[in-house]
Amino acid sequence: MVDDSYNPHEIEPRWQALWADERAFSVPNPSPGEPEWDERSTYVLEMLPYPSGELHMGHVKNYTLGDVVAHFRRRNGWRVLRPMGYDAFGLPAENAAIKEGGQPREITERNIARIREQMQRMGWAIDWDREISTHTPEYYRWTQLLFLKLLECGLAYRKESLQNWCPNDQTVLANEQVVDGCCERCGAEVEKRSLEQWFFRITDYAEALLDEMELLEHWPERVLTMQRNWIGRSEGAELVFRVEGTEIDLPVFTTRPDTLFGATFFVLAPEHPLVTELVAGRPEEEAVRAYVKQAQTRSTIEREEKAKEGVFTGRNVINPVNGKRIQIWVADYVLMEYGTGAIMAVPAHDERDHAFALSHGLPIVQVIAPQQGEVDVQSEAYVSSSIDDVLINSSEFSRLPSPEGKRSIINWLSAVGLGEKKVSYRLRDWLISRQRYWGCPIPVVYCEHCGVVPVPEEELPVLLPEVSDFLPKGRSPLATAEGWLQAKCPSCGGEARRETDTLDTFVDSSWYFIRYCDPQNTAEPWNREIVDHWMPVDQYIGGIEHAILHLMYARFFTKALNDLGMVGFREPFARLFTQGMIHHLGAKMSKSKGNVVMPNPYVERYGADAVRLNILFMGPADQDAEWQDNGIEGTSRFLGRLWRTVLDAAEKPARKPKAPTSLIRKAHQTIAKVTDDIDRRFAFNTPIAAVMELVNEINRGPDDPGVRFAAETAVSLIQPYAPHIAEELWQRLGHERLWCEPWPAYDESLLEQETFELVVQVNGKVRDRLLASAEASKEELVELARSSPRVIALLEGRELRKTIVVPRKLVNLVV
RNA sequence: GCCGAAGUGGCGGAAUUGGUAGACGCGCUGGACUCAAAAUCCAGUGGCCUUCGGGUCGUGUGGGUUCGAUUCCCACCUUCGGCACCA
Repeated sequence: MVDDSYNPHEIEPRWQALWADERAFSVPNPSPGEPEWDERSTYVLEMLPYPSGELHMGHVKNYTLGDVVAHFRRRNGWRVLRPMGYDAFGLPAENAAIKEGGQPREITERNIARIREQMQRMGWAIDWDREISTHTPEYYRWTQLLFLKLLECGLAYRKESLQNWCPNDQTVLANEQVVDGCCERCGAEVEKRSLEQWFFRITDYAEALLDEMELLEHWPERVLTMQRNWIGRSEGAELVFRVEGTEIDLPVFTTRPDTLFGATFFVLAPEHPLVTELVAGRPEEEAVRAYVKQAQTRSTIEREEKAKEGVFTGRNVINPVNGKRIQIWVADYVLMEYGTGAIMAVPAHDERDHAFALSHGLPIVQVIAPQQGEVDVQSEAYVSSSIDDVLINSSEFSRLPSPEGKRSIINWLSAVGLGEKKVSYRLRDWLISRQRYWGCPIPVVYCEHCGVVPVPEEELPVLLPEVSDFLPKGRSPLATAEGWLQAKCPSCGGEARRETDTLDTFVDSSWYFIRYCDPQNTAEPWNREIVDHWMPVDQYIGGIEHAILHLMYARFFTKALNDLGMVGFREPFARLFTQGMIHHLGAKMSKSKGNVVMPNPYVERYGADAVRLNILFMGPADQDAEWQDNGIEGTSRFLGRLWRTVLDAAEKPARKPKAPTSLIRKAHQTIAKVTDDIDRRFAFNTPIAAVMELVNEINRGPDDPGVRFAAETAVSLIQPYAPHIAEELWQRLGHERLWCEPWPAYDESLLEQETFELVVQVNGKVRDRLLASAEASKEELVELARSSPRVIALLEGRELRKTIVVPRKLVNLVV
């Protein structure tokens, strides 16, 4: 007898080869005007991987989720765009080149080849004809072009400012890449350095990034909340304080203009440009300079941990509302990056100002009082801004409720030209320069005569030259590429130097989803008609760790491109699903902890279908989950059971019984459950359980005439999860090509069994369970319940007060 | 400190609209098959009590609403995530 047991190692490569041969999942773009444009089409996308060379379980979860959605939609009659590519620039390859030698490009391309092979071994239904990689000149040529477009409209600019510097990676970092004062990538404590760098003016889009969240109906609320927090919009006012005895005006931002009468001192950030001028030639000059110098050497973490320090400048400002003079201090609890780098300090109503006032003996004046009760602002700041609070000690504004006080004071100040309403954001412009090699060259040159000159579009791409030394030295390794460095100024033809910094890799991934729509276009980054057809992405799937960084940058890019007329939509991702992370040994998987789980050994042992099934069976996909080795034993065992059950059923006659059997009803219920879970609920673990139940049911009643239909249903429903075994079994059931087969439909009338277990409660407690007909009327159910001997015993001698009947479920008798 | 999510058997989890708590899977126990093992199949599996009929407790804790609460309301505890010297 031939061994016909389930052997994934035989069937999986066979089907994968067939899919590749037939380009089963390729979806070409129709030519404009073709009728196919009218067909239902959808774009399912997962975040593209960084090609580290080895697929890990996080990727498996991500792409299997996308696979289930894509298969499901295709079988429901949609043309599904489902591409794949590589976010191939970035530090790991460069660091590997430093450590082990070789070129980052070679290392990256070797890794891409490996990860591609592993992805294909997982059997994901991807349109491989659209594959892209961000490190290729064919791609980054257009990244450069987009940079030039943003430069042209003023959204890209250079400025000198205080920046986050990672001493380990020897490069600047965007604000978003600093976590708890440390480098998000390597964990080194971030320093502040003043440097001239390239930025994208994302702050211009702060309002749009908030307002247009309306277009993101299907985004998880927590992602939106994180982005809202990050953007940090606050409403308030900008007020102007005049430095006493000068013409110098110092604006401040405050969210509490109603506390203006309580401003008892004034504070400048150490980096504030006017500090030097204010103290020049004064007795305090030396002390202030010393303090500023000391503050600069402190890391963000140190600044936050220590007690509030500062120095008096010897200068005063005039409070615009009452003409009072108050002292100007310099203290590093005021940040240059936020607001105007200067504050009016109201110690009675701000904790930080309060702490500072206490340690430096500055006055504390209460100007806000709760409607009821007393507060002692000398011992503790009263920071509440309840709408019931009223202003006190505020001249003609006293007694006004707080919100009205805010309005009145702003109105008064704007009437005299000393203040106005203002909205401030926590969001900073996106720092995009990196002093590293393995990234997209920034296409500008520096000319002695003409300054910063963009490289003309027709000269793109500015190719990344090969260099031999990648060791970070605080400037880009590109500065050592002598021949490459020199260029002609496109404007005057004179000597020019190329920009040696490269772009943050988040720039590369801020538009890749558009390029997928038209990946081979060599004339332009994309054809707008094609892009507008596919975009926005209907379902985007990726890790929650990108809630702010990638997702906000991509949103910004899309809005900017829309304003430039290059795309016809405002948001890139209509729906977003964020998967939870896979943990192992109680912690996030990470190389440094050595707890990264790779799918490969499991694929070799159990096959890709078992791995795919297991990763989604572990629990709700949006939650974190712990990888456990014995789980896959279970799913693999299930596939073996499915295999035997279906092969047995394949022996049974193919004709369908006339009357619906219990197994046929069960099959219809399972179709309804799986369809609803995938489509509406976005639940991916419970459909697997439902199919398992169906298979168990088949094994319990192998003589039911509906067995073959039930088996076919099980195979068809499990196909998005385990496509190889499903194809194989489908074929053995006498069909072909399940992946093109329509998704099974269910018959509404078969969703209920003919009989059900009636739960009989007395006073809300379950006392009996009886078999009842699904058609029984309420009265019949009550009668049935009351006929139960156990119920009769309980009701004896008691008065029935109330009867509750839930059709097809229960009867509750209240006595 | 502020905002958000979550707490259910030995474990991962299910219960979708307030209606049988623990589906499905793992693990464990017993049995079948086998010379034996693996694989597979069958049965059992929340705690306590039990005269083996059943009783009783049970979804983080304490209250409340309801005939009935894992589900709704209030307070609290714990864990995780985000933000945090942002004026």
